[in-house]
Amino acid sequence: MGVVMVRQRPGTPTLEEVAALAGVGRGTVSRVINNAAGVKESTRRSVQRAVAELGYVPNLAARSLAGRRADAVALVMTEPDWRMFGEPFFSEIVRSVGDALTDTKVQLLLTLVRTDAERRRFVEYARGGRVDGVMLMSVHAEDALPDMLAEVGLPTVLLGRRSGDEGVTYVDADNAGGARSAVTHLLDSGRRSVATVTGPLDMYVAQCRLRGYREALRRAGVEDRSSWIAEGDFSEDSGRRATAELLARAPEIDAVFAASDTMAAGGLTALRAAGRRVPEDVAVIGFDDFPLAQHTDPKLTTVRQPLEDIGRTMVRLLLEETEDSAVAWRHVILRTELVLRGSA
Amino acid sequence: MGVVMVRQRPGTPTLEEVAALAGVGRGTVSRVINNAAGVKESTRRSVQRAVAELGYVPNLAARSLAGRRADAVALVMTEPDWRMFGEPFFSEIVRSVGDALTDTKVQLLLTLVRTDAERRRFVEYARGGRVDGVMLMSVHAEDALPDMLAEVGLPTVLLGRRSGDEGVTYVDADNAGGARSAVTHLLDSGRRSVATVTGPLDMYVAQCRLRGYREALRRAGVEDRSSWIAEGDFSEDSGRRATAELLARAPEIDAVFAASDTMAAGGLTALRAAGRRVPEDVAVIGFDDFPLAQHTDPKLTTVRQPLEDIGRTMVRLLLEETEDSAVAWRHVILRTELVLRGSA
DNA sequence: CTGAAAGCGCTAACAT
DNA sequence: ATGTTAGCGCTTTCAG
Repeated sequence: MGVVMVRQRPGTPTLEEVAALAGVGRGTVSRVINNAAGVKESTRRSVQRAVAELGYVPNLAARSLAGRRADAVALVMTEPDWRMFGEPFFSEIVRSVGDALTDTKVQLLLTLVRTDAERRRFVEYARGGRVDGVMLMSVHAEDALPDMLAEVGLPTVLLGRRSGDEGVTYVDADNAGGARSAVTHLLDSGRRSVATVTGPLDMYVAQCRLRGYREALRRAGVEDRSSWIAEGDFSEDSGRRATAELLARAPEIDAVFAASDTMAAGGLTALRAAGRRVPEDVAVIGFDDFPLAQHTDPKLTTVRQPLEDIGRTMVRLLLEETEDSAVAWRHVILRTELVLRGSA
Repeated sequence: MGVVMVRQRPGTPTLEEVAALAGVGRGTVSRVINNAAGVKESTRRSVQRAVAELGYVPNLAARSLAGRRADAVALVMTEPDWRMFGEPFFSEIVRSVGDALTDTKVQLLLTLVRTDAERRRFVEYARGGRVDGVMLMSVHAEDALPDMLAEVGLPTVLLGRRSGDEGVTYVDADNAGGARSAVTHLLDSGRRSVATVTGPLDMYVAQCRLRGYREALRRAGVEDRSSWIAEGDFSEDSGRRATAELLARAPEIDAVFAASDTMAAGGLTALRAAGRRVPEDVAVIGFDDFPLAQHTDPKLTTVRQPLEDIGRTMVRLLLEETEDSAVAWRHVILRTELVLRGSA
């Protein structure tokens, strides 16, 4: 016998059959199902009746082929470490992107790109015209995927930048500004020895937050000491370790700015373990990467990222690029907000 | 000017151009890019050279239309509460499904279906032939989506059942058997008064686990008491409350079987708060729904669900149905495993 | 306002 | 082994 491959199974009615039943031409049916103007109301109605009677559903492959859009966009997560997938940061972005698309006819497709094979497959998929645009989350600095997509003319929007001169359209939080406001707040409240736990410094986001920290110190005329800087990797554990390290080599510190809330949580642990009272002896502020994380200290003062806005903005930019091929790229930086909760 | 909609942008080379450059017919190019047999090695090579030179990428819409498969499957999450998205249960399923598909040319598309509008849109998308099959997670009992898809002949696989006579193909864990083995273990270790915290009893999975509990009691000749049964909603908090309730109305209990690990964690809290020692005074076993949850007590004895297998099996069934339209549906129940960790 | 006709780019069946 | 041909189902001019 052999492998019989019936995809769109036989019975599926076509536009032509609808036209026949309604006694009109195919063009008219097409206009009706696409809500195009210029169809007599009575005709429209009879076509709609035929559509309902036959249970007609347009074949999307044919529609795409005939030159229209795919009516779908991809939100891709390029993260070899699948555990990140569960992080509140990502589920929040996914939710807000979904919300921004909920009242459109654009289908959101989440995809995971972990290996090189998956990367190739996705590029084929996207270049093959099955999506109108691509949003990328958690892109690593060396990742060429965004360029591959953008170069072939596919609307592409990044969440965050890979470097200071990012070429592809992106939406990012004001990381430097956020860090600056956090550190300025610490200095304004009388703290003089403000240390920082940075993120991994090969990531641009971590560099920005460190720069903001330095700028705030400089503006306040406080001398920048290397003993006040310790590098973490955004994990809670690294925050604990880095803070302990700071405490050991710079016992004078009376405030800590951590480049993520999870590291700040770890920092709190380390400070308390060392007998420091928070915020009396040491004030702490974290940059809010995982705003809903259960494990974050609820009293922690943080710099809040507007995740909802980020998702919405990514969608807006993407749809705009989809409809206006003139724009090469755009860069959007969104404001952050300091949320005081008692640890600083 | 107006809205210029250039999807697959002008320059994109077609199969025909490749054929021309390679000096062969279109059919031959098609065979080469599809790795079909029966092409002279030298011809194949020259075609491949032309493909590379032009940067040719097949138009997937055209390919789908021409009668082949879409080479994509959807994994849909029908969950109005987007927070579930971050649960380890789901990220684990997503990961294992992704793994099972990683070496195929089938693109995995994750989609969220929360509102009715999104449901309609997805049905259009799937019926429109843009996926070869659909896997559904977290389907609620009243959800008609699986039927809508299966009825139009789209291969459909459910994770879990909606009821005892589920019609659509599904993969489920042996919930009754798992509960039975947990309770039997408690009874075997000498406990006589085994209570249970159930899940919401309008969910089939919760009914199955309760049934397993009852069967184990009956087989051991232990009388089934209604005061030993309290209903929760799978959340940690509900587990705490339900356990406190059990303690109040049946102080004699010396073991608790909770229908989820999170509820078991809540139960442990309640037991300890009431001064009961675990496992000396009371033994506890939970059904392992969120196997990686940080908040679950690491010492908790659980009934483990083979999540990895579940994902792999869903993919296998789906691909088989894709290739063999003869099968109407299949039901697969996977074994669970009791993992002793000290609380029972 | 509506019908007819020309593809969109590809696969598969049929020739050769 | 390879070229040729006939669609897949739809959108979109172009005539009426």
